[in-house]
Amino acid sequence: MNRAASRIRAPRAPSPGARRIEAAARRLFANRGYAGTSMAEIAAAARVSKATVFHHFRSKRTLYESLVGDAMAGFREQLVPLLDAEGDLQGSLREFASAHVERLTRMQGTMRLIAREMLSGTSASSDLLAGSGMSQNFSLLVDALRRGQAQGTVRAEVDPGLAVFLLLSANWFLFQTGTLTRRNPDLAVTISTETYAAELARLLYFGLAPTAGPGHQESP
Amino acid sequence: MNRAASRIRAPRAPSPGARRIEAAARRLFANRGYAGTSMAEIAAAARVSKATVFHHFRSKRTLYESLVGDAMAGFREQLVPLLDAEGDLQGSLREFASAHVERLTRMQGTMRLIAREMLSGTSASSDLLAGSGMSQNFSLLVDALRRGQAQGTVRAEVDPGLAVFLLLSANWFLFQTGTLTRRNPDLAVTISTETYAAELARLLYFGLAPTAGPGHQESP
DNA sequence: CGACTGACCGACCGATCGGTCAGTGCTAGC
DNA sequence: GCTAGCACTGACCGATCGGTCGGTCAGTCG
Repeated sequence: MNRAASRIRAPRAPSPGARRIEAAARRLFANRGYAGTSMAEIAAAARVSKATVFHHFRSKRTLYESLVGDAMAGFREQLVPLLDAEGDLQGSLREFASAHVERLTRMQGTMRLIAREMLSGTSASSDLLAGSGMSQNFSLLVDALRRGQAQGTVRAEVDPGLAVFLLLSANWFLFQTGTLTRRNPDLAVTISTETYAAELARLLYFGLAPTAGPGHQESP
Repeated sequence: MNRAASRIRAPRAPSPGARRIEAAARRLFANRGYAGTSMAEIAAAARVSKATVFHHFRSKRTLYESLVGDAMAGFREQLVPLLDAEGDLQGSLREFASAHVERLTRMQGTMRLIAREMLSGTSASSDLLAGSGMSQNFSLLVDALRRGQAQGTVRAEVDPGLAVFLLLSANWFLFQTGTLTRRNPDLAVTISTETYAAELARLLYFGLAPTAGPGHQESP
């Protein structure tokens, strides 16, 4: 039976060399874009001949779309919801932000592919993105906030969708700007992911308004 | 004297046809990227011959870098600070968000060029970006929040840099995701820029926490 | 007028692009 | 030992790429 297990009979065989090609192509496409990457470069990076790449993938477009498809599918993992708005909301926000940024960084190649697809802005890719389970996970996060509202841990006037949007956009922006942000002295908090997550959670939780208790001030 | 004025011997002449080339190139580079745009396409879009493009710009790289340089310079305009944290903070936040999104949309080509540069992530472009006056304008916004803290209109515990970062990232993300975001039923607020700006300002101002005197707030 | 200039163009160049093809070598089943 | 199948390759192809070249033309200045 172990023989049967080792004997791959599925119509789709992963293939050892093909994996190297995919990995190399993902890295190159992510860093230089579709048009900026040649099949010869991919072959060289995967240490095979160019013809071998065409043996495994019918065309450059096919290879690219296969990778983008995988990225879209993996996009769901990017924001697996560990947000629990019923207990300690601020702590949950902090943990989510920290885990999310960590995931974005780990899936860097995949995320860059997605970012590039967003920029090219074809309706096909946004359809794929919309149907890739991202909106489902997004909804799960929104639902968590709604439950928090029902339980009184989240202000009732808050738009839950916008709040999740705000949280995700901050992480995405941090991930995309990378070193640029961390170099700014006004943004020293972003140097460490942990302090960033903690401060972000605090800001989202308490807001900018002063004096949570002692009344509101009058205009001068 | 008008002769002297019209006869300005500046080293840089604007040139009428060259403007068309620049505009066409900016649009194409923004939508398809550097490698995805050919000089022949640019020439056709500008309704000149390919040789004419090379007459005005030494090389494709030169043309592109000229555009990116302009974009970097124009990047400062993108967040000209009309944030006034000393008066009505929530209203100022709303106005800033609204104006910022409007500006991002109007400078779409320029902003997409910048986004592409961020993705390619060369240190040269992030150096340019850092020195393009963006950090100065960013600092102006941060200073506004600091003054707000001094005057008591902004909570003292808030990290002003992070708050500005959060505001900008939300707008940038909205701008970049575009239709994708507005299609999500959980994000109906983002359909109209005005409601988006208002809700964003409210969320940033009051935060998610339930206790901050929820009774005295009414929607417009 | 002639000398000169800058905007503009058609034709062309070598290099590189995505893609094809006729094989080579290795392994597994007979 | 034979052969079918598969991963893999070098050599090659037409198309397109960025870039060059020689030259036309309208306008300007002395």
